[in-house]
Amino acid sequence: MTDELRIFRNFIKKNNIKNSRSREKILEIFLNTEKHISIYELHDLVKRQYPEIGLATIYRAMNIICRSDLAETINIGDGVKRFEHKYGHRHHDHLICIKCGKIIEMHNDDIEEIQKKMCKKFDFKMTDHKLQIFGYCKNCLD
Amino acid sequence: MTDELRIFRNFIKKNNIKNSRSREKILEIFLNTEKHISIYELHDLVKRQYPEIGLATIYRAMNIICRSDLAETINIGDGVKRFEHKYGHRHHDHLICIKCGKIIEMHNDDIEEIQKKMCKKFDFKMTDHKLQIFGYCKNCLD
DNA sequence: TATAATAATGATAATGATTTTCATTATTAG
DNA sequence: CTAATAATGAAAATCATTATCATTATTATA
Repeated sequence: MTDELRIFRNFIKKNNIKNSRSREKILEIFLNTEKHISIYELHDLVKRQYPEIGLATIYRAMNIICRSDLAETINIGDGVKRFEHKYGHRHHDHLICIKCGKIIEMHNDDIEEIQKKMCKKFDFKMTDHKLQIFGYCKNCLD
Repeated sequence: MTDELRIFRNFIKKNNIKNSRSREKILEIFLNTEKHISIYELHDLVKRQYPEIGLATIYRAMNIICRSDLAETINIGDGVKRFEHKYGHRHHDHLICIKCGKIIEMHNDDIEEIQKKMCKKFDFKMTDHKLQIFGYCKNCLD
């Protein structure tokens, strides 16, 4: 069993949620993707193997998967939530190409440090943060 | 006439948009608010003085006001766009209290510098960036 | 100033993402 | 095995936003 599945089942047990075959399938298929995937795209993938699974079930499953800390959402401003893996991925920021939609992940410790300092300055207790840089990626710069 | 109104009328003229009394009223009322205001809240404010103005007109006006660079949108992840003044306000980041919804603005030159460096590293041409820190503000800590 | 062209408006319908409802099915504790 | 209850799919509901459309306002220019 993968770490992720263990974590997921643990979360399920702790929260009095019932097991469900399809939910684990959704998790499995989600974990096998590597991009920032939308509910709609994930539903398409899942339907290939399990045509009977409805959209609402994908929504419900992804909410639980997020709550279990295996995924988190990213919103690039086009009105569609996307999901990315969280387990085993340290925090990172996003460079988002406004032409082709490509999302580049990057991390910088200095930024993280400064953020902590700023929070201290404002007596603010940070739980999460998102840095998004919009612009044009290498390929889209003509 | 205020700078903002001058900028706005200039934009209107340059873009072959017709003048409109109500649009300027919406701008005026928006400029008199100081918080991060939603369309719905702004509509409520505007209706007090001009009960006949419809929601769609607020949407249309705020789109133009954004295009004229007098306002910009901020999305704190609750599905509602909010607007803040842009003219005379330098770029800033947001600390967002997930309990009371308070939004604190902050600016740090070092973060800006590092962002530029990171973009260079990825051959990315930045047009815009948003840093949001979520957590608990002073008042909401216990 | 009158007029023709066209943009703005309000009301309302449409849209698109997400959530809820509800009747049915699956899971699980005992 | 069974009662309790959570999960499911389909479809309706919701909520923010956008588009449509008939009417009104603005503006360039005759």
